[in-house]
Amino acid sequence: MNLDQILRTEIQRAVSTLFSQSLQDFQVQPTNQEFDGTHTLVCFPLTKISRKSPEETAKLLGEYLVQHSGITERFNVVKGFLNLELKDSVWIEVFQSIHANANFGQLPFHGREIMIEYSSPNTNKPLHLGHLRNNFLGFSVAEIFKANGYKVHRVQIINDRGIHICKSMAAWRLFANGETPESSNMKGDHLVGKYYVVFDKTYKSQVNDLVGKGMAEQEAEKEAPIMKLAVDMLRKWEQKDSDIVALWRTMNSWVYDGFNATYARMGVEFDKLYYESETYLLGKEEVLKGVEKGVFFRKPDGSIWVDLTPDGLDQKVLMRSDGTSVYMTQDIGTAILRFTDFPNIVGQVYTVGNEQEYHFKVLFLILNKLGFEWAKSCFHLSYGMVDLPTGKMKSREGTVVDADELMQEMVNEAERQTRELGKIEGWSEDETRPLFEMIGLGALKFFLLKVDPKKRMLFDPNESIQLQGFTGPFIQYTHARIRAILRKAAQMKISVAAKDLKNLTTLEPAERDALNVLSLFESKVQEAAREYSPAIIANFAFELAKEYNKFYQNIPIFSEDDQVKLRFRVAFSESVADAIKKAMSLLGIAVPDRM
RNA sequence: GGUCCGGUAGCUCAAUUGGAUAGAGCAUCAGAUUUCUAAUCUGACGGUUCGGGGUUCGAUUCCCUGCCGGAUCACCA
Repeated sequence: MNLDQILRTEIQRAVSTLFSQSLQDFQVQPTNQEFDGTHTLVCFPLTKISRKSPEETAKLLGEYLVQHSGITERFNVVKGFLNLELKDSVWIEVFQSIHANANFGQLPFHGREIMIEYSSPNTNKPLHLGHLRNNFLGFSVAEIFKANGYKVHRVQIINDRGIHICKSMAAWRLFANGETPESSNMKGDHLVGKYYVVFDKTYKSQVNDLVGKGMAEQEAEKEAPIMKLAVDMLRKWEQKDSDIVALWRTMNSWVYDGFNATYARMGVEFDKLYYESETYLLGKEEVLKGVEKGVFFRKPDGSIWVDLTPDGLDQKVLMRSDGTSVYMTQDIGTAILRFTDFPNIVGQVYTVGNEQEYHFKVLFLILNKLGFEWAKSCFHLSYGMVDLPTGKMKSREGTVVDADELMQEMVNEAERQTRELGKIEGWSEDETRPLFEMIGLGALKFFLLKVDPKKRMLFDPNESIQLQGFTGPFIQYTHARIRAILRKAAQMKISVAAKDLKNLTTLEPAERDALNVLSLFESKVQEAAREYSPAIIANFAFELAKEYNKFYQNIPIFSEDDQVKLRFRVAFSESVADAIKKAMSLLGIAVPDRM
């Protein structure tokens, strides 16, 4: 049953009876903690219809609802706010429908498909903190769309070619003496990343030398031998030089091995991979077609441009005068390729940092101009940078928070704190390892997802390993405690069927409060998809855990004499545990049965 | 300089898209464990919502203006 819907219908009926006018848009909001009730009707906008003061309007509606609606127990009016207390019987009915619904929180499949892109790293260095936010966000949004009844295609485009990987290749050739991941016992992505840093250091010192010898800085940057080597490698790669291509393949394969290990630990997956080396030439045809259609224009030097000044933007180059393509050209081609690969998708979500907002604005505009209907449903899931207390991360200088290291630290911290609490005595290694992973990764994911994606956020290592308060482990702990109750109930042979709940007539305030939060789950799942925001789910999960903990603290379960109440509380705990588990899985976070 | 984000408690973040006396967590202080897991719960302290105007029953939210921080405006990706 949909409580909101029923309540809205009742309110509309009350308004049309009392004021003989129909009411379309009106606001029902949660009641503030300090007042009695759970639902509040804001009556100020209704005064036009009622032709009475807000207070009087609220009072009349309240009286009507109590007498006629059958769902309202009491009401109170504060200024123009009508606070409604619903009957316990209504809450019990709400709970019954939740408890009976194994798919609570999962909306039915409606046939629409959507593509969600995330991660999309360069292959010259390991993943870092920014990638963690990106991956967790993208993966979570994909889960949220699934829960909203979509079929989701998770993809990434791997930026496997270009000057960046050639830099690592150049430095490796010069300095590595044939070092491999096996020979150095180093993860492949870290090994390649190491030579990217070596490149940068070498490059800088070579530029300095040249400048010291009197060369202009700009010229020195072009003339530095190691840079010339990298550029030469890129040129040869484009000519399919077999030696360079072989090196490129080898080094990329090291990186993929490393990435796969990182993704596995992160718990993210992809349904299809795109490689830039296979797509970077796409889009040229579309651009040429666009010229014919008159959407784009050619400048005298042969370069092709789009004029976006009518849209308040600038002119943008789409093909260089030498006929080669740019980033935008590739993205046009790739977008079209994806809609060809997956003809049923209704849109694409690009999980990419907010520094590319302009790029995507332009991309979507261009696709629109080219006449692609689906361009309207493309969305840039833009997220803010993750800052460190010490300042910015610089990957070229190697001053990044490495994803692998950070995950390991989180797991270590989880282990340290768990051992300190002494709750795992007698556990085997096979049991403790997964638990530490769950807690460590849960803390990290929750920390990165609880903040509104579009906001820039601060990553304070000391605070992030907190396991108390508004954290993943707090919620995991709540789940584990509930599972303990359910284990005990099973031992006592208490299993709850729907008919056991029929005789329940009243609820404790703490039960009502927690149930009220629980009942919001599905609307939060919808809201999270509408806003592309896992933060909404994170906040919901926290609220639910908090309300349950209050209930847990105040209301005994097994010492309750009334068997009807006892059974309800067990069933209720079961539903809360289930919702917590589902909500957390929407964030990509696993919850333990004991901790 | 143009454009786009952001500025809320000491710190990190919320605020149902215009609603009530702006809420949580952390930190600080004071309490709760013969009881289903204290990674918990209860309470206290903490605010000129960056400043100034405007719109209205009502503004953290919308408009104007100024200040601060960031991103972006490449024939880079």
